[in-house]
Amino acid sequence: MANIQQVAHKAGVSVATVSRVLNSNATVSPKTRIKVETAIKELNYEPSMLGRNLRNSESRLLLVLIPSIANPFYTEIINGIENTAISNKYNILLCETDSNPQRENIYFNMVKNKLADGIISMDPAVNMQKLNELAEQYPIVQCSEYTEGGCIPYVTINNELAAYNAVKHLIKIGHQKIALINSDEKFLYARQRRQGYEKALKEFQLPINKDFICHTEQLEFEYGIQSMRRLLKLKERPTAVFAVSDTLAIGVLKEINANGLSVPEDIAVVGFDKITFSNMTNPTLTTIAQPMYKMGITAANMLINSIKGNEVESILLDHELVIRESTMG
Amino acid sequence: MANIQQVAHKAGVSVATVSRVLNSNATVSPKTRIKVETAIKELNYEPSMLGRNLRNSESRLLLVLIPSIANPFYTEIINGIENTAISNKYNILLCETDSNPQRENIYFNMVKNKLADGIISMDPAVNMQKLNELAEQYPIVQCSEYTEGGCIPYVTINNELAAYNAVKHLIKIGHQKIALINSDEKFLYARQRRQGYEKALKEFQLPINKDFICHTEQLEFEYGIQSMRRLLKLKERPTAVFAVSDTLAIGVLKEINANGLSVPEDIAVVGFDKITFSNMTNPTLTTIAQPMYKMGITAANMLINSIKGNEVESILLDHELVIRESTMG
DNA sequence: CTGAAAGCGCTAACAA
DNA sequence: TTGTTAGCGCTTTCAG
Repeated sequence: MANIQQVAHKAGVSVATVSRVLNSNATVSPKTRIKVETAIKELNYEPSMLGRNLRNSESRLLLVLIPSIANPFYTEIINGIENTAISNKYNILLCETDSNPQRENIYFNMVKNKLADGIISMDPAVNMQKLNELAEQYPIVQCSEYTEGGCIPYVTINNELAAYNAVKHLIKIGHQKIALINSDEKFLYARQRRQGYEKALKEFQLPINKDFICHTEQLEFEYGIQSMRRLLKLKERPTAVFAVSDTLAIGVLKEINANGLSVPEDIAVVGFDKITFSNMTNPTLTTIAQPMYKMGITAANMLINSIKGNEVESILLDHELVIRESTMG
Repeated sequence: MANIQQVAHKAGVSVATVSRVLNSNATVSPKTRIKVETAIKELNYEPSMLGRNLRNSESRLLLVLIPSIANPFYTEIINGIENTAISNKYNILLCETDSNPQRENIYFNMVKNKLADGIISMDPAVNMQKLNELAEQYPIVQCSEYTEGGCIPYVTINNELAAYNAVKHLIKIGHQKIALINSDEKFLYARQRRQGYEKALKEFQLPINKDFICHTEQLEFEYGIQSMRRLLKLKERPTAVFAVSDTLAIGVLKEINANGLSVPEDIAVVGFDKITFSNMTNPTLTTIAQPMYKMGITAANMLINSIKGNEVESILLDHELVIRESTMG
C-alpha cells in the first residue's frame, strides 16, 4: 500500500502539499492539486487513519455499550446513533458487554488507549463506579439507562409517566385488578415504572395488591411465563397485566393461551418498548413506544458535543402509548 | 494522559525498557521491572494503541459486516466471533451495512486505511466485485453467505441438504402437498434450498407444483403473511409449508391462525434458523438449526489465520432439524 | 503557494 | 540487562 511519501514523490511535491490536498486545504494551486490527485489515483493511495489519528490524537470511533445485541430493544437506537455518527464522520463500535465486568474493561481501556473517542452506555448493569471514574477524563453519555445523582449526562424517557399512562389506559377500559410484572428493582427504571403503576392506581382509588406485583431477574420471555403462571394461581386473578418489557409480555400472552384463556377477553396485556415482534404476536401487543431512533440521535449528538469539549445537558424524551389488540376488547 | 516517556523518566529508565515491561519481554531484571511497574501505576499510565498500531501496522480490529443487527439470526454467530476474537486479543467492530453500497464503502475503506485488519462478511447482498477486489489485498472471510466460484474462503452449512431434510421430515409425517416459501433466488442459499426441496419431492415421487412455490423479496414476517395468504387461496391447498426463514414462518403461522385454521392439524410449518423467537410462538416452530456459535468461531479463526498469512480453506458445518409443535400432529 | 522539519507514542534493531 | 535511535504515516508550524 502506497504511503504519503510515495504520492509526494510521484507528484513531484512535498508530503506537506499532499496532506494539504488530502484535507482540502485551500492554499494549494489548482495545478499542483491536479498533479497530486493524479498521483493519488495512479498509486491507488488511501491515507492511513492510524498515522492521522496518532498525529491528531483522535480515533473518530465511538463505543456503544449494550448488554446484548440479541435484545431487539436496541436496534432502532443504534440506527439513530449510527446515522448521526456517520454524518459527523465518526464510526461506531458496537460492544456487547454481556454485563460482564471483564468485557466492560476491554472497552473502557479502548478509550483510555485512545482507540476510541467516547462511550455511549446502554448497559443497565454497567459498573457505575468505573463509569463515573472514566467520565471524569473522557466523554461519556448514558442512553436509556442511567443512575440518579451521577454526573454523566443521559438521554431517556420519563419512565414513571410512561408506566402511569399504561396503567391508566387499562383502568380507563374498565380494569380494576391490574398486575405488574416488573424487573429487578435494583434498576432505576424498574423503580420508576413501579412508581408510575402505583400512582395510577392511587389516583383512581384502587388498592395496591402485593400479590399482583411480580419481579423477574431478567427480561427474557420465560420469566414472563413464570410470572403469569404464578398470577394465574391466585384465588383472585388479575384481569389485566402490565409487563415492563415486550419480551415479558409475550411470555405472558403465551401462558394465558396455554391455560385456555384469551387476550384481551379474559386478561388484557400491555408491554413496553414496541419491539418489532410485538406486532407479530397473536393478538398484537399494546405497548409503550419509546422514541428509540430519536434517542439514538440525541445520545450521539450529546457525545459528539462532549468530545468537542462542550458542556452537555441531560434530556428527557416523550413516549407514546400504542394501543393494539391485546387491550382492545 | 501520561505517555511512555513520562513513565520512563519517572522510573529512571529508557522508553525501550518501559516498552519491554509493557510487552512482558523477559530480558528485564526484576528490580527495573518493579520500578517501571510502580511508575506506571503512579502515573495511571495506559499505553496508546494508536502509537503501537502505527508502529506494528496492525489495528487488532476485525470488521463484521451484517445487513442489519435487527436480524436475530446473526446473534449467536457474532457471539462466536466475538469470543474467538477476544481470546486472540482482537476486538470486533459490528458494521451494519443495510446492504447499502455507501455504508459498505466506509467499512471497506477502514481496512484499506489500516484501521481494521480484516473482514468477516455476512451480508448476502454485499457488492461481490468490490469484495473480491479487496480480498486480493486484505484478509476476508465470508460467513454463512457466499458466492460460488469466488476466491474468498467461506464457512457455511449445506443448504441443499438442510432443505432436503426439512422437506423429507414433512413427507415422512404424511404430507404430500408441501409448499415452499423461498426468498429471492438471486441469493445462492435460496437456489440451494430450492434444490433440496425439489430433491426430496422427487425422491418420494411427489410432483413439483409451481403454485406451491413462493418467492419473497425480503425475509420479514409480513412477507410470510402475504405468501401464506396466496397459498390459502389456491383451490388445492398445501398441507405443509417449508419457509426458508423463521421470520417468514412466523408470518405463515399468524396468517393460518387468522384464517381460523390451526397448526399443525390443518397445516404443518417448518422454518429455518432456530432464532430465539421460534420458541416463543404458539405453537413452537419446527426449524433447521444452524450451528451459529460454531460458525462464528470458525469464521473468526479462519480470518485470524488469514491475517497471520496462512492459507485458509472453506468449511461446511453440520445442521440439525429441531422438531417442535408446528409439525407434531 | 510550497517545502523542510518536528513530533504524535510506540517498538525493535543495534550497541553497549 | 539496558539505552540509543530510527521510523511507522501523518499534520502542522515556520520559513521562504
